[in-house]
Amino acid sequence: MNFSENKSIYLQIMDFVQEQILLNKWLKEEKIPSVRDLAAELQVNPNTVMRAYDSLQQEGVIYNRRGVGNYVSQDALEKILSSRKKTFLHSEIPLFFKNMQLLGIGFDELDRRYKSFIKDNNKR
Amino acid sequence: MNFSENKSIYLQIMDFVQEQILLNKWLKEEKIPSVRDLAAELQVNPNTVMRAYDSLQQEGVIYNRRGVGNYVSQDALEKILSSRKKTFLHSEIPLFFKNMQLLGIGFDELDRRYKSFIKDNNKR
Amino acid sequence: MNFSENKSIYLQIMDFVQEQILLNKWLKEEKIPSVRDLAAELQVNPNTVMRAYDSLQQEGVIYNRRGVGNYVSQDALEKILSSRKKTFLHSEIPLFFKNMQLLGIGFDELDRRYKSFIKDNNKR
Amino acid sequence: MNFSENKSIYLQIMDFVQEQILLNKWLKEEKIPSVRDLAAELQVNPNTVMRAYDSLQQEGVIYNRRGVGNYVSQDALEKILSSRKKTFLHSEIPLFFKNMQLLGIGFDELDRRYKSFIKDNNKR
DNA sequence: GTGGTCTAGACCACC
DNA sequence: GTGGTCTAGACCACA
Repeated sequence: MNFSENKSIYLQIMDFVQEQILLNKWLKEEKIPSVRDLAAELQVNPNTVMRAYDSLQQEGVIYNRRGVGNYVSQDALEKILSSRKKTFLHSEIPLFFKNMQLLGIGFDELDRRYKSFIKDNNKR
Repeated sequence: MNFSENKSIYLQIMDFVQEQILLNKWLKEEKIPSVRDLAAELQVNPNTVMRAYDSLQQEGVIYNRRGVGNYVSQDALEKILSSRKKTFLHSEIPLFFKNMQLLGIGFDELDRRYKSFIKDNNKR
Repeated sequence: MNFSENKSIYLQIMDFVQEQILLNKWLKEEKIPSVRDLAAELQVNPNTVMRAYDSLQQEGVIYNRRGVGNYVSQDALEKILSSRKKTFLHSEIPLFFKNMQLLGIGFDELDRRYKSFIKDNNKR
Repeated sequence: MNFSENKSIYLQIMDFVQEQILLNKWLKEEKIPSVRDLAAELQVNPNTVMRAYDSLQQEGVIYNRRGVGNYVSQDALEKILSSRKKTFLHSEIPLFFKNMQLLGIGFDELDRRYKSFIKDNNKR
């Protein structure tokens, strides 16, 4: 995994975990990699993974069985989706539209780009 | 002005200045507020405004007449437009589409929201 | 049995065993459940029950007949009572009173709550 | 400050901060010691203080002015009181009464001890 | 084996 | 000066 430089690593690890869940790679009630394992895999200090897991626990996305490991919560998917949807609809979309206006990009162009985005996706 | 918590203040001030120019509120070769004035207006440490102005100077958006003040560059508008358009088209749009997919938001919904966004804008 | 999250499980199992004895559910010289049985009942790793039994043996509350099982000690009740009373009177009560003060809870309110606690208990 | 061994240091630091606020030693909207300063004073690693401040921020007891320092929230006192009161009334008191019963301690004895506790307090 | 805590020390962005 | 992040490495309690 390659980390972006603008965002702190532990936040990117949180995103990574959430994406595994969103993409159904890690299912609910399933054990997720141990702190040490994920740290080794991502070539990162265990503390950093720990911090990501910590925050995810507070959000209720994962939970801990003591001495055993971390598990995906029953309602992890809903929690992630609802919180992401909220910020997307109420913050990102309005900002996005505002930028379109500022930059003089019309909705027709967006339409064009969306179609080609979909086409590219299907090719893969 | 309300500052977002995620983004550093000086970057938000840069955005603010650029927007004034994009919206033709500050015209080329016009004097912009002094560091102190803007700091007072935004209730921010003057150093922070200073840093924003510094970065804008490096981008060639504004220039400084020593002992006189800061001015909007001749080609400020083009510079801002071209750089913003670049990141918008090549980074923000693809990420935006990816998020739409992850969150299960269709293009029709985007269409709806865009129309209502435009309507709201015209009311003001 | 529901385990609290703050306290380690083996300590809670120790409390559980001691309570059975205090409540005269498990009598002196009586055989107590095997490690495996209790582990199954509490849905816990046998090692964890083992550890609790170990500590209880060191406290002299239970003793082990090799190959046979664990038994409540002759003087288990007295031991538990005296040790618990000691920490209760000298640690818990002062802390409790200090918290009452900090939180602005008067002794009259405690009185009220005690009476309703007793009433609830008798109903059962 | 002497740290207890049973509880993790950062939790004890959180308690310490909350107590300063409860006792009106640190007032709302007032700056609290910097991470480094408190770490030096308590003879603890800055990271440990940081962790305590982090959690307090999430609880809304303190907030951060970027590059300036941490401040006591407007409603810090209410937040601390309400959360502590809640656990005290709903968890600690019932447990306390249960222990009284188990140990055969009557309410009259509690009364006696409370009176002497109050007297001791006034002497100081 | 698991997570949790702590230290020491470094570097960074920001105000 | 402030907080924030990260590493390396250690030790511990728990299952």
